[in-house]
Amino acid sequence: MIYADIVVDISHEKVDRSFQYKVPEKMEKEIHPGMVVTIPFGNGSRERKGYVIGLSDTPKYDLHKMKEIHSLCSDRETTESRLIALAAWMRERYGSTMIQALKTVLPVQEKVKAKEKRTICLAVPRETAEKRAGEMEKGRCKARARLLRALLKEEALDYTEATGKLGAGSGVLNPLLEEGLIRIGYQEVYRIPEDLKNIPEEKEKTLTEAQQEAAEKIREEWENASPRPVLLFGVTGSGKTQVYMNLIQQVIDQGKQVIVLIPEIALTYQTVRRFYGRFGDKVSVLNSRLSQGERYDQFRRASRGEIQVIVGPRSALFTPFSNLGLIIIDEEHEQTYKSENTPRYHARETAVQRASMEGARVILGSATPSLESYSRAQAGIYALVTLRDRFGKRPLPDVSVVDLREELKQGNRSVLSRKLKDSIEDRLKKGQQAMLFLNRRGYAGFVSCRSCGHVMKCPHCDVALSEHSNGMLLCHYCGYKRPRAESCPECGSPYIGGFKAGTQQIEQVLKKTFPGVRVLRMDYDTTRNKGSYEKILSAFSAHEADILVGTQMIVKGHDFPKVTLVGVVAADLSLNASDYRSGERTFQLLTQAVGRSGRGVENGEAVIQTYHPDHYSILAAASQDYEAFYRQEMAYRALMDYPPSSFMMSVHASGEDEALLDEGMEYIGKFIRRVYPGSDLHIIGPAPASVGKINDVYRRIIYLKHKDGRLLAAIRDKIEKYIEINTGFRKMYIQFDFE
DNA sequence: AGCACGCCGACT
DNA sequence: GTCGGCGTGCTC
Repeated sequence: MIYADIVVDISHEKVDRSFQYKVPEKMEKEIHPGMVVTIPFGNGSRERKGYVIGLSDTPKYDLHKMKEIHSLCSDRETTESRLIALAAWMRERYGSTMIQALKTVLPVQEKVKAKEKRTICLAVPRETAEKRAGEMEKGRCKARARLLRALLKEEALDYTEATGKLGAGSGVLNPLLEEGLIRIGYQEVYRIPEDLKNIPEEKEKTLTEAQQEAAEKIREEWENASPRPVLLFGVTGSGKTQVYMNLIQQVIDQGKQVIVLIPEIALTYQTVRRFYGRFGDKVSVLNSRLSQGERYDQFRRASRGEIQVIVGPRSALFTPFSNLGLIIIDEEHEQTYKSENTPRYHARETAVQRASMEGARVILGSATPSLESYSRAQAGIYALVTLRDRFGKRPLPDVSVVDLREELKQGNRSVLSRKLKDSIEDRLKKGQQAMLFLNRRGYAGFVSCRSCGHVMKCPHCDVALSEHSNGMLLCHYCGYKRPRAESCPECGSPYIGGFKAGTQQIEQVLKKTFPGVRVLRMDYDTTRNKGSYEKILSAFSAHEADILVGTQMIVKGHDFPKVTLVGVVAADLSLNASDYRSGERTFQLLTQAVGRSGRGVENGEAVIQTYHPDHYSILAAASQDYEAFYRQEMAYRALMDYPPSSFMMSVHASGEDEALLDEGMEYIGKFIRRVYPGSDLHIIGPAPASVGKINDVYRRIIYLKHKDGRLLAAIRDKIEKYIEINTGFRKMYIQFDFE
């Protein structure tokens, strides 16, 4: 007789532990840790799902009370028990229930439904259909006849298209089906684009001397008994990917597998193509458009050993490879590596953990490393490998910083400074391309009164409403809508309007300033449709436009050799965001943006417009000096006890009763002081969260800062117990997050 | 989470 | 007397 330790699929602290069940004899051979099972649970022995986290042959509970497993849900795939250990670590580190951690780590296969497309086709010879259509046209069955005619022309019609365009509802289809004139076919649709199959094989490129040297240094680190994670610090355009490819090849040659994490936004066709081209069917690429089932399919292929390399976003970290050799995190500084769902894990940190548990290596790559990683490299916890030169020793672009306050003083109220305008004009004359980068989406930002400064806000969410081109003011959180104000509700002044800094508005200014200029715009609105992202980039690449205007997404990936000018319209937009990372983010964005310029034969130029020309983030980005930025930013973090200088944990609380919420947070604040009176613990708040109210749910936040992360985790555990005991906290939702 | 047990108020 | 409120406690 064997017994299984099972975590029940209920996300609640009270049942957040394992329960032991008897394993029926017929399941003994099949059962495996990581499997999903159904079990009777609770007083009524209701059927529930659960995860097997371990097996043993000794009962630790009264055998008479122990129940039996009902059934096994997953197939006999062996999902690694090591991943369960990783989930246990995540639960501890990020504070979640075991079941939530398990669910992020072990994707359950849902009923894998191959994506199907319904089609309508003729079920009878053409002549018969022709004849019946003619008869129907004479009668009252116009719609049926129309459908038949369409079928005679097209052979097979898409179901949704037919019901939509031809108005062929069930009233039309059913009689035809009954008569046996048509039939409905099912066609499987594959998500992987056809053209991926015919990608020409990319031959192994020889590395440049610098790349070779970097790869060699990484190999040296790997020679050590316990290799450290490697931070590969390579300036934009230094060819980090080539180094990755080289090392991936080495690892798979040793019969091990590789996980490559890439920010979702950089998972473009070009990236995918590069990996397919190099590693062929050994590689699988995940993206977030893949459904649960499709992702599961890829994971299953991985655990079967059908693929050796997986490329994907954050969640690809949990690919169940049996002999993991290497995890690469490209653009490791990206915010997208931090999960927004519980457990709020950071992929970088979790990757290092998984690697150490499974004896794999880690490479973190970036042109603008996160302060966390760089400080670790400085401390010798990570090995630092640097790629200093751009590929082919291309010089970095000339950068000028334009003071927008000065522009205003000179009477220039346009979004284009004179310098930027002149530079664009020059590129147009020379037949070169330019990119204008704006850290904002939509037509315009907030609406404010020029006389009294009143900002139009959402009555439910406490955020500024944004003006859309149809004249409506919209809340991006709850969707609240109202018509634009004709006059200020506060002071009655008619001078109320949008802060014009949207991509659309810049596009219009460009067209007005440079008649005949060809502008492409890329932002959230223009890339919503599938494939439009690639379409815009390839159009620009083919020089079908002179200027590309866009948000963050234009600064990632893609080489445009003809781009010799990059303009940052308003660097302040990211600089003034209200969190301690805004300086770092601004530096990263500007560095990436500037690095887009001059990647071809011609030397590049960049123009940064700002109201804060003296800010170190902007100056350091302008001179492409990471070290200078790092020193200043670290000094600031140390002064303010922000990470990575200290650890920071936030306590988020939300609830509908504002007074109760405030009272509860007040109590939590006092409770923290009571359990840890030391003055080395900084408590900030309670205060309203950056968005104080969403959908009439109020949000409050307390920040805790301390040099020791374990102390914060201990405080978290104590708070969890405290709120569990005190019934007054039942009407609010409390979450913890490590910054 | 869900369900049973249990101890107090307005109903046939 | 009883039906039903939800406070408390347990789940292999």
